[in-house]
Amino acid sequence: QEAWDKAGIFTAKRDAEKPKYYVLEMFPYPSGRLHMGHVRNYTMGDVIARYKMATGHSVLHPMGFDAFGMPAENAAMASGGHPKDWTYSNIDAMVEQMKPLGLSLDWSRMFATCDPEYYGQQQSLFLDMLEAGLIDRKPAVVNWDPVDMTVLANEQVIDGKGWRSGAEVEKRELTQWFFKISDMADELLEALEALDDWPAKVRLMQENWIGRSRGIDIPFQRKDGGAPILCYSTRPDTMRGASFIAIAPDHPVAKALEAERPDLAEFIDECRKMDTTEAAMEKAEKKGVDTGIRVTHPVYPDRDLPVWIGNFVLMDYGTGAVFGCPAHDQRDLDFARKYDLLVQNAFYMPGDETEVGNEALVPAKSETVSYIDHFAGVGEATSQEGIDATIDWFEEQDLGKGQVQFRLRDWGLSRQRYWGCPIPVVHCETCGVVPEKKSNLPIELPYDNGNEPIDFSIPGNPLDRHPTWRDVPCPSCGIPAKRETDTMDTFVDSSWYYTRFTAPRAETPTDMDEATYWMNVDQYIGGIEHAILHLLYSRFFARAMIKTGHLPESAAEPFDALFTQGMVTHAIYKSEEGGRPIFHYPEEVTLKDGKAFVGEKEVQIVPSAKMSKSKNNVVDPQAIVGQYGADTARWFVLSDSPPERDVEWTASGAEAASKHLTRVWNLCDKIGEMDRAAPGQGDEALLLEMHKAIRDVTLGVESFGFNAAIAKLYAFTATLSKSKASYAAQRQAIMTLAQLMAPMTPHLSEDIWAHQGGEGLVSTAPWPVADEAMLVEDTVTLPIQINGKRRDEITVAKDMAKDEVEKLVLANEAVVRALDGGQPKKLIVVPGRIVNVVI
RNA sequence: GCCCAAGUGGCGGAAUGGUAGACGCAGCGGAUUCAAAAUCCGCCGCCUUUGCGGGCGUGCCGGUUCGAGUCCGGCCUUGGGUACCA
Repeated sequence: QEAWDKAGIFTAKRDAEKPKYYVLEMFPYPSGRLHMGHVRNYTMGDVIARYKMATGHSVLHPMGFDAFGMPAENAAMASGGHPKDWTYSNIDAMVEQMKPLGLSLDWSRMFATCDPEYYGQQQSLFLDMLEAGLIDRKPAVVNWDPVDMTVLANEQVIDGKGWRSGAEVEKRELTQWFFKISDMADELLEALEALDDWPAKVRLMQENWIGRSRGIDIPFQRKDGGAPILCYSTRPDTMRGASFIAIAPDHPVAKALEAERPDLAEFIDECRKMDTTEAAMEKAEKKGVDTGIRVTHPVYPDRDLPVWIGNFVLMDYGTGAVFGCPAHDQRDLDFARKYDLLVQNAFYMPGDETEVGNEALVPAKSETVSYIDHFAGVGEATSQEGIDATIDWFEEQDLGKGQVQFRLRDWGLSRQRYWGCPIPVVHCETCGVVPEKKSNLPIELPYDNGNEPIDFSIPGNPLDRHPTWRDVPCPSCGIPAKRETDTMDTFVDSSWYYTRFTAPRAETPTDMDEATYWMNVDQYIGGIEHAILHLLYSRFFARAMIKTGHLPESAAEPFDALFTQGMVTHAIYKSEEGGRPIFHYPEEVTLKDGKAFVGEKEVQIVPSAKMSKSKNNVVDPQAIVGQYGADTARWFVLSDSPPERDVEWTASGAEAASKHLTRVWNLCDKIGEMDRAAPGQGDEALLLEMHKAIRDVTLGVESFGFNAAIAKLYAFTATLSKSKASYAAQRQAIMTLAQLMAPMTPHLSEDIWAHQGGEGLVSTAPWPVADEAMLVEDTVTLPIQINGKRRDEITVAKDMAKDEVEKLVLANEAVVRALDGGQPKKLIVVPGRIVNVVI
């Protein structure tokens, strides 16, 4: 990974003999702003740091070190130091290596988010958000992992999820801190629409994740006189078919029964032990227990419905209680069949009054159905019309209240772990939960455990068992109190770092002037795996920071443009030792007949997966850099595949890239030696091709289509090498070629530029602009299709009249042969594009 | 399970609804050479045909269209997310 970061991103190693040096790989971006060279990212968080160059242009730089929790923790643990020391020593080393080259940078704008100073500002921000009512504290069931994940990272324990096996994960109900992101659900949803430079798929994923739905809260009266049970439903039009109520295992009604009903208590306990991930919940068998409670059907008062506890009902969503309509919901139907509950249709498809069997009738909401009993005043209507009519009718009858619900839940930020930003509050016996004083920030993590180093192999949170760290006076009344031992989710760190980068040494979380000057991020690049959580949390944080006065209103959407890149993958080589998996580096492995060996021992080949330090399936681009230089490595990697796609790493082809760059250099030499005065031929044709290349490459680079842009550069190089044009035209062509190649091969480009006597540097020269007037051609080649299949082509004047084109087409040999004396049924001429003869 | 993508030659991949396979890799043939390296030129989806040509072809099935890799409906497979991996 380090090699990738250095070699691919900002180290340039022209020659193995020379010392390494760092080059900021910038080029004048076609749209006028400076932009860093692209590189594919395979880790979770290359930091995008912004800094101000002497030019005043805004620059994005994918930094090479991990900013977020785990990797930084790992690195710090491995080096034995505190994250702060680890981070700054790396930066200092980079700066040192730049000095001999006369390069300097304002590195103060870069830092790792795990340093105490950053955490101090994050704590300050937390307190402001707490005061602004953006934070909540409420009970929640969490996965309590007795083994600190930092230990697991070093043990390399792997299962499907990567880190949890071997640990006995318990469910515990704890009082947890939450960001009230659900209060902003509507705003976060609506603002998506304006994010034009975000991929449509990411916007759609966020839209579905927020999950706005319009439904209704319906109180069901209990026969025993207890408080009514409120159910939320998005399908009240199916009320006629309601046959039971299902409540969540943590629903107050269920909890109230727990003491007196051991059978219920047992079931509830079982539910608590269930895996609570969404995937597991949905796939798990749907189970329930009858509470014995009965409620009255609000529309048909003579019908009683049983109240069940269901393991599939979530307390977090809606009211934690639903009514089940088996006829029109497959899950409810399976449940009803299992426990022998009533199945009754609420509607039929028009003209087909078949009762539901074992397959629920769930037509699209746009389909017309026929409601039984003219329910809620509708007969034949679409389901959507039925839903709307039912909500209105229920409200009129005072049977329920229309509600908009969101799927989005509040963001639980508490973690019972050591590494992370401590939550700056104190628990006092008299005052309760008290915010820490800002003057006491940062609350730093303890470096040691009294006189001993912190031992992560003991289960539980080291902060909890630390002998002294927790003991503090209450910030309010001063009596001895206890510090909060939960730390913040590392997603908090990554939700606002881009704003902190605008003023990393400010004594407040941000500096308004700087934030106003720098925000927003012009182009954000990251993996698609961040499509929902990280990007949604960041959008929430930007809004929260506006509310607390840390960002200007204009920064509500922090990332103007987003590009989601693919991952570099590689096969994993795995063997076992004493039941524990061992992962081998690709360079340790020899491949023979499709089998992998380490030494004499055969090892398992696990199909390609995202490169990851814990699985050792990382490759070292330094080999290519060492052998061919950084330009070749960059050219090869960029030409290989489009950046949004995952790619299996392979070095084959690097040699060809190197040969091509050599050809370009030789071509430059050859042109330099040309007779300046000799007349040439085909100057105009060469310049036309040059302008086409400018147009195509610019388009490619601007749209992240680097591989297609490079294909055009190959073609233009071939054209130039065959050209017999004059020196002046060829010189212009090779200099333009150098400029167009500069994003991929900055060093070769500068060499060519200098060799041809170009002024200044390629990197400071303005990006070439295609001459549109020149690109307009007089003739056009039209493919001739017969019944949609290409059979021939004709070249005609660009503005030739349609009927003249028709005449030419009908006289065409292939068309005459196909017609065989007959007449075409239809003749379609799309001017300037294509001709299709329908026979 | 649900949400979002992706699927095109031996391989990486090109194609605003308009000539499918650009460009590159690998492979094959040739030039040059005593020979090789290097370099250069040509061929290169499958089937059929001496050739001209013809048929098929973008994961599968169906549809819209003069025309579909591209749009629509239904599947299959792979990947990402699924809220405590970050």
